[in-house]
Amino acid sequence: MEPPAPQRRVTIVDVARHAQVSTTAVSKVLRNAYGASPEMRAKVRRAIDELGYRPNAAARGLRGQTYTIGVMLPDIRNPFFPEILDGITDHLAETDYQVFLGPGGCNDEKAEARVTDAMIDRGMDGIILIAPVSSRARLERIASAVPAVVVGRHGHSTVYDTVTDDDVAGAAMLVGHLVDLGHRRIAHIEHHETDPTRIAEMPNAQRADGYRHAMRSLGLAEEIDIVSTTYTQEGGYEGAKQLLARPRRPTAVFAGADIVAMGVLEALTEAGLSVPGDISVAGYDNTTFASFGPISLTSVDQAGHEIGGNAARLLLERIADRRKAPVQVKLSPTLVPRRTTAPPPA
Amino acid sequence: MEPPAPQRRVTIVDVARHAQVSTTAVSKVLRNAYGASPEMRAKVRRAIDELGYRPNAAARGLRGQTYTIGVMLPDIRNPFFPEILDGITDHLAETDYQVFLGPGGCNDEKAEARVTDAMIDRGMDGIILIAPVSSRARLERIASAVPAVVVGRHGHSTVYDTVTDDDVAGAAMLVGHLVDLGHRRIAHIEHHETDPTRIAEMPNAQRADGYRHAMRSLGLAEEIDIVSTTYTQEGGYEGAKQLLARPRRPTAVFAGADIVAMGVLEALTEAGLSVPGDISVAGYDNTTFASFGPISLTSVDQAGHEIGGNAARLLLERIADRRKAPVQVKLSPTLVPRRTTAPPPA
DNA sequence: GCGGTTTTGGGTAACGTTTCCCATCGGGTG
DNA sequence: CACCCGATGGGAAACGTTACCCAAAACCGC
Repeated sequence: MEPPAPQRRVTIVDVARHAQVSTTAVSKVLRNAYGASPEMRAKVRRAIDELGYRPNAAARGLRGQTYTIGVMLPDIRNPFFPEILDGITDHLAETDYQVFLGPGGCNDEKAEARVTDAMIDRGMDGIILIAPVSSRARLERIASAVPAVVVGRHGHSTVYDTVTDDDVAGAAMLVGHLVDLGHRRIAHIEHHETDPTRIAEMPNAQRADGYRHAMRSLGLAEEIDIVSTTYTQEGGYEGAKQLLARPRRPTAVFAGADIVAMGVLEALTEAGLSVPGDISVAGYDNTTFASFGPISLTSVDQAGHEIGGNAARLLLERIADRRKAPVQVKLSPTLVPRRTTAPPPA
Repeated sequence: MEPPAPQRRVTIVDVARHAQVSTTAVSKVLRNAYGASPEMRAKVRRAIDELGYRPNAAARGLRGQTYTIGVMLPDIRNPFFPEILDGITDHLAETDYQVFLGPGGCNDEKAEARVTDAMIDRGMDGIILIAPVSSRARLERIASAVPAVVVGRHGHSTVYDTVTDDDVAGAAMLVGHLVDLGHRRIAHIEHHETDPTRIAEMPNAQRADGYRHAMRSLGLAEEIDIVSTTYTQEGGYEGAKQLLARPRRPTAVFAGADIVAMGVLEALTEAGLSVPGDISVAGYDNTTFASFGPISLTSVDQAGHEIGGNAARLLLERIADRRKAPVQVKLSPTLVPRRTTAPPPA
């Protein structure tokens, strides 16, 4: 039994000694900084490899850079986030940055604050906030402490960039699709929202808005029928129950999110109604399960990968220049028609 | 326009000055260390609140502790991980530790190494590896650099603790359930595995093993029928195609994972077979979508929340004493019968 | 060859904590 | 009353890296 190897980690000093140069020189090579000859670079790199040196992120952080980017996502369960994340990591793959996810509690401002504070404490170089529920003021506070990009919140800011999908257009496409199929009585299930800022900024509100506008512009103002519940399976179930109790039942239901559509489908099955024979159903987000054979849900696809890629790009730009003018990127969704929508019963 | 506020962050020195004490004293209060009178604590805490001080994690990291725990999860898409994560965060909620997720690329050893190295570089106090695909040697290397707990890998180690679910028992329960319903020709779709270590350690291999054992012990050795594909929707689709081409078709298919079952269902629908009328289907993991009305998939539930809680507990214990004897926790799964399984056709 | 510029390399002081030590002060003990 | 002890507080040296300097050498055009 040898002593259990205290194993001091290799530091920049070890590398410098091994390569017979100064620590300054090693640091320059590490950061591709100016002032190191090709021979020096080669020599240092060899030493780094031989010793298996890896820079200590804490020490770097103390000096200003951690090469770490934080992504706050409020609910890992939301099957739409992975796409965004892939977009982010793909964009960052070639850089020295490492991505870490901070799990915000589901739609919980407190938890969100805890995570973002933790990211700032850890000196992360930049953070991406995905569909945050925090107040506008809070977002600005965060963004003034660290370069930030906000995904999925409509509404401008002077300190952070935003990337959103055009929810109004998406909702309109869906309504258009249903109308093309011959539907007129099209109902919508929305996520209930009271806070005025959020009504203006949150995607759910925008979808409801898009629904209203589309109905009106297609001459169906009379038929607008919105049920307010939540973006959950239960919310969909409840909403569908309410809609089924209407004297004139809708022939199509546009659920504000795929998960809501799942609840709707359950309620319809329970009521003995067939989809799409008796009633059409559509969701939003084109989540993984929407494509599963037994479900085959008509939905709207947000360009998740592109959203993530853009967010990462904007963040890098902002890290490079913290005072550049904020940018708003708005991407366009696409309709994905599947088997839950069909012409209404004759 | 005022100058855009350079806004130096409040440091321990500021707090010390404001409270008229030494930085040492502040540090002691922060860490609840010995050597500070109640009055001093009160005074310091007041100063901390008044100034809105938050300790710099990088500086702390340089001295040894970062109060950060890393969770490596190979594939955020896997809907089973959120449960584990909840278990972890719930257990850690009362502590000072903050959890960050490192996104390993899907089943990619390289990506896994990158993430774990990044965690070690950042001086994380401990890490939890969820269903890692890395080699045994690599896991031991990681664990010797930082306290670690491995989730979902059977097989002991002298340096890290493990938490697993009893996959053999779970598979056996499922086979038992199908046999009870009257099935005999029960096929299994497994995730193809060649590496010998993994065959012994990975859950997929254990499930296949459990299937074999259960079939044999129920006198159905003759009926053992395994198709090797992958744990993906396509894998399920392919596997089902192969099984349907058999001269004697199975009356039930036990897919090694829920996502595989989705592919199976799709292939069956295509073939015009009804579920469970013509053929029963079961999955494993009890993922969120398994409970959706139109799917209603019979599955096996791993106690995800408990798995996470145990992992967190073991990690804290190991952080407290790095050389404590390794512990292996094995939890028991439960069967969740739903509508995709029924007696075989007469 | 000579001033001046550019290139190359290194010395050293931060960065914000923690931790090891030592100093002081009451008060209890012999 | 001398001595010791525990409790309380602080000084100062790390931790590993980067960035601001400055020095020396090499190169340049005339």
